Amino acid sequence: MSGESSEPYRHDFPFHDDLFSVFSQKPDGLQGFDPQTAPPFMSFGDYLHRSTTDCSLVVQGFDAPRSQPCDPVVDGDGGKNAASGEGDGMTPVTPNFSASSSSTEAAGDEDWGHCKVDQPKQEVQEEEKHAQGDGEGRDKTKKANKPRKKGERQRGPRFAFVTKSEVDHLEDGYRWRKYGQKAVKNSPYPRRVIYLIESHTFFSHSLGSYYRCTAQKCNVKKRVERSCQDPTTVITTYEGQHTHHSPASLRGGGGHMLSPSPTTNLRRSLLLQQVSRSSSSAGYTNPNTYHAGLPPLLPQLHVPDHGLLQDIVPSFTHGSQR
DNA sequence: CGACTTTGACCGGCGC
DNA sequence: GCGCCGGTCAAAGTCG
Repeated sequence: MSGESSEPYRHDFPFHDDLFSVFSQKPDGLQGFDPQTAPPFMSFGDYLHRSTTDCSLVVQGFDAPRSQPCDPVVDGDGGKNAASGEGDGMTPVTPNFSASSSSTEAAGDEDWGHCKVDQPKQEVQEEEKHAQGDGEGRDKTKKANKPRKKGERQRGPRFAFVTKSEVDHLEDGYRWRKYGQKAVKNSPYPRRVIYLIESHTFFSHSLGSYYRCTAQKCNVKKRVERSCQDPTTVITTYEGQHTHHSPASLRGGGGHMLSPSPTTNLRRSLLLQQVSRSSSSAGYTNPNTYHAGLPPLLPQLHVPDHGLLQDIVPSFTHGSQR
């Protein structure tokens, strides 16, 4: 309706190379990205969207064959050791990444993890709701769903990141509403999603939470699940692009966007832990460090005394409006 | 009272 | 064709 700015939303923070510094290697598709010359407001997702139209370069997901539970599907040896935190450390270079991508990258584009698209469905539903007055019967509403054509699935850009955190739902400046949680029962390893991040493989846990951005007309969703190998590892997957600005950024101005909360300190410590681990081990030899661990929205997190972060990553904040 | 979470049911795709 | 499973819906419950 009313021609709002239809241009894709961009996160209110500049893109820092430091975000990439936590990656052991920049994916090929991203190597051309220069934070110095990039547009001032370019988000991780936005960039990925532009450069790859999806985020398969960063994260790839596909279903694990039911018959092969947590079997390390990774070719070679790199990936599986990562999660177990054992092995000869992390290989800074990631041959598997490209190797495996050649076989599954398809995931990125049309069939990422065999997920289904409901965006069209929602639109259809809303239209029908308006047409029918308002849905009274729950079943009616559901049965009114028009079947989606095959191959019609289309998703927004997606990217996932891995964090070591005890908190499932990391604050990112947006407001989310949980609309579902799925726990697959009676099966130790159901159709588990396998994430290939860098050269590491993450198997999602069988319990996932589904969130949707609360803003109207914004279809961004995110899924939060824990790694089955390491319960302290949270895999967060974003899907779509926000069509609005972060409520946090609107009210904040400046670099500190979220008001401090009891959980902020916890988050901060977690972030610091990650940043320091990653950056301090120049060669990324710390097997406990899952790179790609910084959420793309990280700079929106509130850090009361970001000096700490600056100490560790000097350019972490100076890019944002200061 | 509004916003949000919980939770069981439902739908449709996919594998067998 | 059937059953499993991921994703979603929506009523009920909870919280501030």
